[in-house]
Amino acid sequence: MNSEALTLSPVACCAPLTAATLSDDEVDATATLFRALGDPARVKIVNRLVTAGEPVCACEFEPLLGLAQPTVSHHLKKLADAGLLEREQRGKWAYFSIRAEAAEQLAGLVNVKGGCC
Amino acid sequence: MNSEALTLSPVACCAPLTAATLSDDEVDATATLFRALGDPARVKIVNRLVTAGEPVCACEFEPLLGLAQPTVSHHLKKLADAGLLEREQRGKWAYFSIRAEAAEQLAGLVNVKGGCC
DNA sequence: TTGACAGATCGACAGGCGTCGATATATTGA
DNA sequence: TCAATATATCGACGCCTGTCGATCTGTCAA
Repeated sequence: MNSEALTLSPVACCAPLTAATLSDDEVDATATLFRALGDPARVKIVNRLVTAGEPVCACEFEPLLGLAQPTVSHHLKKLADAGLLEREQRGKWAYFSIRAEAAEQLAGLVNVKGGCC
Repeated sequence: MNSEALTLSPVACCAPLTAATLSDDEVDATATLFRALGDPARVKIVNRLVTAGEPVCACEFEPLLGLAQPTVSHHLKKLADAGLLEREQRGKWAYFSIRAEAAEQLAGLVNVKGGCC
């Protein structure tokens, strides 16, 4: 089940930091997911997508981040590969949005206290 | 306030991904915090500390992680610098624990849905 | 004071990653 | 079909980081 989940995305198979036992695969997936969010440009992208609440055109991030187009594409791919983003083609434009499932799992991931939900 | 908070720790001044506006300092602090958790060894350390619920001797991580002593020390420092860990000296041993404040802020950080707490 | 041990720091090395210009691919409109 | 535009991919460069052996620092016991 784990090896199969790994072929999907890190966010789909990472386990909460509070888990009694963590397999090596779960540890790696969790670290990969955090690393995907460990860059200022990608934090800005996620923040923009979350506050937008709807798909955002990729062309919007180039001026927002102040980065060249290939770099923006690189960051979007990193987030998409981690399973955090959904890509949607509209004509010649690419629209990105936060995957609902990813947002939920991310919240559960760091719920260290356990007294929340 | 932000510049002052930055001298403390990333976890003390990072803002939720849902924030309407993020300053550059907040973005950097948030990314730094995620990057601190973006390594398998450090995920294991945090998981061990969370499940332990009490300070854990540094000497315990060397066999747990299968890494050399300087490398373990390096990872512990990374987490401590991010404001996630507390260090306590007991004789010649160093004990580490999760900072309670850090655990709370971490949970709020990724609460993308907003319908939880 | 001295020896032993835990842990931090230093220096070096290799690999990963962010960045960009150049180029390739795909879609639209004329 | 062809030109224009949006995005992805490629190749290269420099920096950051994980890793370790060697060494330094601090603490305890004898």
